This record gives sequence, C-alpha cells and structure tokens, in this order.
Amino acid sequence: MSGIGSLAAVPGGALPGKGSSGSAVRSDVERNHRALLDAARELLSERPNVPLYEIARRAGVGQATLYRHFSDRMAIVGAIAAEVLDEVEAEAATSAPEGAQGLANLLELLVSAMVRSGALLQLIDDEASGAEQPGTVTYELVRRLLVMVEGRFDGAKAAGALRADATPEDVVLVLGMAKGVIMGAAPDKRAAAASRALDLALNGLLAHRG
Amino acid sequence: MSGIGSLAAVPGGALPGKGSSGSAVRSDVERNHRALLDAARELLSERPNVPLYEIARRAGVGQATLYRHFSDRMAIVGAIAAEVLDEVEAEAATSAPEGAQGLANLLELLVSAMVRSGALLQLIDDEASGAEQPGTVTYELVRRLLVMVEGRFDGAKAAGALRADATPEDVVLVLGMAKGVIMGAAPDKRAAAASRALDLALNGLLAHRG
DNA sequence: GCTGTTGCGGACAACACTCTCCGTTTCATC
DNA sequence: GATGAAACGGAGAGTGTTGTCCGCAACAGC
Repeated sequence: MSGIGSLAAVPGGALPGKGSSGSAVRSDVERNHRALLDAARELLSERPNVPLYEIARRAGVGQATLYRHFSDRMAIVGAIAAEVLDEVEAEAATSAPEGAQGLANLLELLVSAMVRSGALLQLIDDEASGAEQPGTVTYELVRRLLVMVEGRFDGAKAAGALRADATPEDVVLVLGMAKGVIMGAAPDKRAAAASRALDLALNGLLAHRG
Repeated sequence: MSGIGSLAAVPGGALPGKGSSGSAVRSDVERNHRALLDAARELLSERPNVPLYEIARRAGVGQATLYRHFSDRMAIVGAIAAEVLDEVEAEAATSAPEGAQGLANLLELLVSAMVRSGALLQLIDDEASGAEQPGTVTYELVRRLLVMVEGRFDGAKAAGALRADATPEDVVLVLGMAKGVIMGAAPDKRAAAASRALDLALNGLLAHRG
C-alpha cells in the first residue's frame, strides 16, 4: 500500500521543497498539495478531461503552483488513481478472496471506483498507450492493478469457476469493457450501466456446465 | 439502405450546388465530395480525433471546401458511419439471421467494422451524449443501428438462446464494451482484443443450462 | 521582528484546432 | 471563347488548453 498521507510517497508528488538538505516541508506546500489533490479528485470525477487551470482555480492556487507540484497532467491523474487504488485495496481486504466470488467482489469494487473516479478511468484508458515503458506513472499503476487482480484470478481459476481458456488478461479486458460503457453513458446512468456490463462480462468468463 | 453513390442521400452531404433550381451538380463538387469522404475514412480509421484540416489536406482541398460540404465534424463522421453501416447491412444480409448465431454474426460484423472504422467508433461513443434529441446525425444513425440489432435480438430471444433478463439495450451495451476495448488497445492488437471481448460479452448474454 | 530562502500567482507565450472571409478560379451554358 | 454563377482555397480570427516567467509574498529559523 502506497501510503496516503505520506507526501513523499505520493507518485508524481515531487514537492518543491523536497531537496535532500533535510529541511522541513513548508506548511503552505503541504496545504496546497492536498488542496490540489482534492480539487482534481472532485473535478475529474465528473469531467475526465477537465483542463488543469480549472483544477488550479478550484484549489485556490495559481497554475504555476499546480505545475510545481505535478509535472504534467498524468502526474496528478496518477496520484489520484493511486489514492483510489489504495481505497479499493483496503475495501477488498475486508471480503473473502476465494473462488469466483472473490474475483467478482474485487471487480465490483474496481468498477464502482471507476464510476466514481475519472482518474482511474483515465488510467485504464492509457493502459495501452502508456503502460509499455517502465518508469511511467501509468506503467507502475497498471502493474499494481495487475498484481491485485492476479491473486484473485488464480483463486477463482483454481476453484474451477472460470472458463478453461480464461487468462488474467481477460480480467484487464473486462475493465476496459467497463470503461467503454462508463465513458459512453450519461452521468446518472453510469453506475447502472457499468454494473450490468460487469455482470455480462463476468458471466461470460465463468465456466458453465452445459 | 441509404444509397451509397447517391449524393443527395448522404447524410450531412448538403452539397453547395444542391439548390431547388434544378441545375446540374458541378463536376468538381462531386469529385471533392468523394475525395473528402475517402480521405476522412482513411484518416479516421487510424486516428479518430484527426483534425479536420488534415482531412482537407489529404483530400487535396481547402478547409473552406470541407466546411462547405459538411457543416461540422459530426456531419462527416456521420456520413462515413452511414457508409460503413450500409456495408455491414449488406454483409449481414448474406448470413442466416436466426437464433443466437444470427445475433452473433451481426455483432461480429459490427465489431470488426468498429475496428476498421473510427467513424463507427465515434458514433457509438456519442450514443449517450448526442442520441437523445431527434434530428441530430447521431440520433438517426443510432436508431438505424438499433433497428438492425433488434431484429436479430428478437430472433435469438425467441429461440430461447438468451438469458431470461436480456434486453435489446444489453446489445447496445455490448457494443459500448467493444468500443472501450478497441479504443484502449494498441492498433495492431485491436482486432484480437475486440474479438475476445465480444466473445466474453456474448457468452455472458447466453442462456446457460446449469 | 528581521532576514534569507522558497514557493506563489497573475499574466503571457505557444500551440492546436475549428470555423469564416473574400479575392480568385473553375464550371456549365451560350 | 465570352459570361454569369457557383465553388474554391489561403489566410486569419476566435477559442480553449498547456506550460513558463518574474516580481512579490509567505514561511522557517534566528
């Protein structure tokens, strides 16, 4: 778990005052960082393509400050996606991880997080374009997502609950499918549409005794 | 079938010289119209967000000419989507429309057309935002798509091949799912990913005797 | 409170894209 | 070929977004 609240551990959170000189972090820096994350989180959830200057305005800081805290758009999107993944991980830890239900539970958590968070949505969207080279924000987050998913996948597979030809990549595919539905639906219908889509896709992944 | 080749019937093809005075269509108009469609089709297939001025350049005409033929982006995208739907309809007519296989065949044709044509992809993408008000390009095309799909859906449902709770909206959902996968995949992996996604989703829609 | 350092923010340059204006060219007709 | 009408295309105005510069303000340490 990449610590929420630990500034230094926030991906992309290259804070201005983070030099190795060991000086304390200025209070305004920390305050602004949090304000930016909160503003971005709120705005991205409704409008994944919201311009960065609107995020800065909502946070009550100048654009330059935003860029001082996050080098580019993907840095702030990634920081929020990381927080959301933290939360999903925490929620997932409270449910039994075994069998088909374990996989279904995790996917439900992930998909409902995608509905709430435009950041996670954008992460899945970049999965193809940016996930290939190590070092990128997308790459690290997607790897983390894969690790989360693979554990549950293996459990479901071992229990004989899945189609014989099912692979972990199929699970990523399912997330991509949910993404398409969420992005294409009107805001007030996203949750229902995504839930139904996940139902269909998961059902398609299960082993059915004919 | 909205006639390919019949200029007046092309949606959004409000040709400059199309006044009711009955005068013949100028040859350069027709030539440019076709050149624009061809250019757009080619460019949109690889890059759904290609700027309009690139389409004009590829067609060998000025931007003003593009706007004289198509009032805005959606007009040209819609014109191409209509052509693609024509082709899918023609292909679909050669396969048996009955039962689950009939539905599967149509969806396969549609999804592979989405892989090839960025225009159809954008149409599905707009399905939520633009399909609500009659009169828009998106509305008419989505309605046409629904009609195509509903026939086959009813056939499959009547044959008892589908889940009891399956609705025609689920089919639209499946197309949205495919869209998400296609847009998220690297160009050379789109076909495979879309095919697999369709397999999962369709399988999820089928009735499975437990 | 004073001071050096660090971060701040408004304003701006740069860019990408859409859509339009107007002088020029091409077309169909005679 | 001459002529009027219609379409053409280059150039540019308008718009929205990203990313940067530099004088100014806030902070931490003394």
